[in-house]
Amino acid sequence: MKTNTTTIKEIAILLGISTSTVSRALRGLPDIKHETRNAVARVAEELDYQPNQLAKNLVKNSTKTIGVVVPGLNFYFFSSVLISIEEAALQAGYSVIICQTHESYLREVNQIENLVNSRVDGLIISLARDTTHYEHIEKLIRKKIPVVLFDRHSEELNISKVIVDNIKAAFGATEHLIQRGCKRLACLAGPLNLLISNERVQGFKDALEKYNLPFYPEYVSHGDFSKEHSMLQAFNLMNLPNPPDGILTISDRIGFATLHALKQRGVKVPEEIAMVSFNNDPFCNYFTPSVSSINQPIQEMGKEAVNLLLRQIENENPIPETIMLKTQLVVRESSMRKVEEN
Amino acid sequence: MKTNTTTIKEIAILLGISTSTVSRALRGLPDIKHETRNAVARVAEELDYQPNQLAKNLVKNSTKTIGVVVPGLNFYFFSSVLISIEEAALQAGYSVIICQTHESYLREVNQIENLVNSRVDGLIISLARDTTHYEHIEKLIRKKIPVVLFDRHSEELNISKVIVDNIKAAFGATEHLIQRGCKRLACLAGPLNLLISNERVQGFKDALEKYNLPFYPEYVSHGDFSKEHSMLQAFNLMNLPNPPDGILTISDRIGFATLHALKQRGVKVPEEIAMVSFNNDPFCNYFTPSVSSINQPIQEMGKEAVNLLLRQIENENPIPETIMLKTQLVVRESSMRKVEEN
DNA sequence: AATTTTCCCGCAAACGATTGCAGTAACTAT
DNA sequence: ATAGTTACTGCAATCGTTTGCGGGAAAATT
Repeated sequence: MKTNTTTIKEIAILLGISTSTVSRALRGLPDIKHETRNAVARVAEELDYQPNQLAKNLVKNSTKTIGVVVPGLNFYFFSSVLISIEEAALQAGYSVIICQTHESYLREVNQIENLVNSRVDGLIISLARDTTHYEHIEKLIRKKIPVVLFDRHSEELNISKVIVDNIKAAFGATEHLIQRGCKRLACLAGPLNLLISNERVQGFKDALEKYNLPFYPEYVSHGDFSKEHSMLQAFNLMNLPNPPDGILTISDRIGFATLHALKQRGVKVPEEIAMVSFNNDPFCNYFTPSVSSINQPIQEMGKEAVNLLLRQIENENPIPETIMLKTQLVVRESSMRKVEEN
Repeated sequence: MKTNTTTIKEIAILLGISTSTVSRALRGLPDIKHETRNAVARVAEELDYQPNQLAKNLVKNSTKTIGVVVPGLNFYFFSSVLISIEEAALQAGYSVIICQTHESYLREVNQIENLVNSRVDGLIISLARDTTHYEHIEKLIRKKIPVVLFDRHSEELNISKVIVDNIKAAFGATEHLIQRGCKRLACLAGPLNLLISNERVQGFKDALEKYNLPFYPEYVSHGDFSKEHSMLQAFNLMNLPNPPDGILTISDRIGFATLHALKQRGVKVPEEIAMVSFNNDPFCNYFTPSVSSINQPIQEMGKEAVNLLLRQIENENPIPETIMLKTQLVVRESSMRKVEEN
């Protein structure tokens, strides 16, 4: 199907001038007589001229576009960060291309390659669940393509990233559960190879240690974030001879499924089992009991990621920076046990 | 920042052959000696050659890319349709660029213009809430740029679209409420200028009429889908001298907020007020009571939208087609009143 | 009046690929 | 040996822009 688009050349011919003049006139460059400038503008308007971005990008060798690669869009956390990334990019005159990996390593590699071939000026990436080696990212570094990681990162990569202190956040949440009187604490985590999951588990352990509470390996289990698997994890906990009285879930998706499982079993939350989760999805408010959750500074994450990237795009040899943002525990009903007087 | 990318030319010079030969060799075209083909492949591998998509697209005048424009990503419905659109596009050898309008008309116009300038091969669009005139879409038609609308469409536009029978769906849901014994039915709708919202209200009215139930204008109110506004709508209903005993909400976002409001007031659902909603968000299962909702064939919508678009891209003068898909009421607790024996 | 400056504008190369056509060498057929 | 194929490869135009440089005409300066 042929789409009839008008080019700079047609305008030039129509006016009997050269393409360079038209180009300059349209972009408001100096050295163009007012009359010709107006004439060009008029004809361009008439023919509804729209510049061919492809050609423009080709000669400029820059697309004013940043590629964003995320595991998926249908999660509150990522879709929200995306909004703030887009916002910040737009303000800097960049547009964004959004790609999903669906947690697959292969797709991640493909999507990144596509973006690079399409000559995006830089990439903002949150790694897929299945990504365990990072050659494709290191290639970007070698090619000096600006990259920023957010949330799902890797310690192996010496690269700019914007993250939160997951250990500290999980520590705080666990501490809160302990202070609300929980003695037998469990943690429902994500995939074993996911750094942020492990960091959160680490924070969980640290808190137990600090408060001299025992750590039972069977109280920590790993899943894939899916509802089915998460509920299974929760049921397994309840089936233990001595079930926990407090649970930290490292993502709201796991948290919501867990709460659902607890309700199905008729477990009283927070009286019998208290719960804290991660991400502070707006749905936390909708549940009964409402769900205590750790808030990530989503707005800032997006903004900082864009800032870091732009600095790389503009500088010649930027050094990798890590920006660590603060989280905040939002206490709601799911963890508000009445503490007994001692 | 200069990114050192290798071009076809460098390979050519290195091997002492012409760029055309290199190009042909890399793409596996015939008429190339095995030795040279291998040599080219080897050097390309060595230098990690990646074709410049911009240049390619420029000469092909096709990007093998489709632009998708949606109101926002942070809603279940859109993010899910996106997944199936991407899936279908990928299978046909197309990649997708995702853009959000944030419900703003201006952004919609901008995003579409950008996509067109970037020479996407076609567009799949779901209109923004604030879009009330369609000159920007008609311009696409005039320029013969393939477009498909889904979900949020307009009757003014003679153009391919994939939608559901909203009137029928709302009719069915209302009928269900009536059959569960509801006598005073309310409907919480979206913005007044949103066609799908009005269609659903129409279906609601039709059902009332069929069953000879009175229609009170104060039982229908319009909002903007936000939690705050939706809860306000719900509270207003309950404050009426004679509150409804059944509510149809035309979106889960409104539905969830409504349920939340009802709970806050201590209203028993479904006993005192029954409720049916739209979209069948997975969260419907998480609520207590779980939320009855109308399921839209999300997978199919994405697939059909891509199909329609591809047909336009490939055909010369395709006639606009409207594909209307079937919905399905998923009955859960929020509408399952016990019907009294009569 | 001659020279310099200013103002406009066009030529042509470049960006990195693709492609129709022509051309050369080797090979086959007569 | 000559003509006709066949198998490769290169030239140059093209896609739609941008941009450095140079040049001509008008205006300003001396």
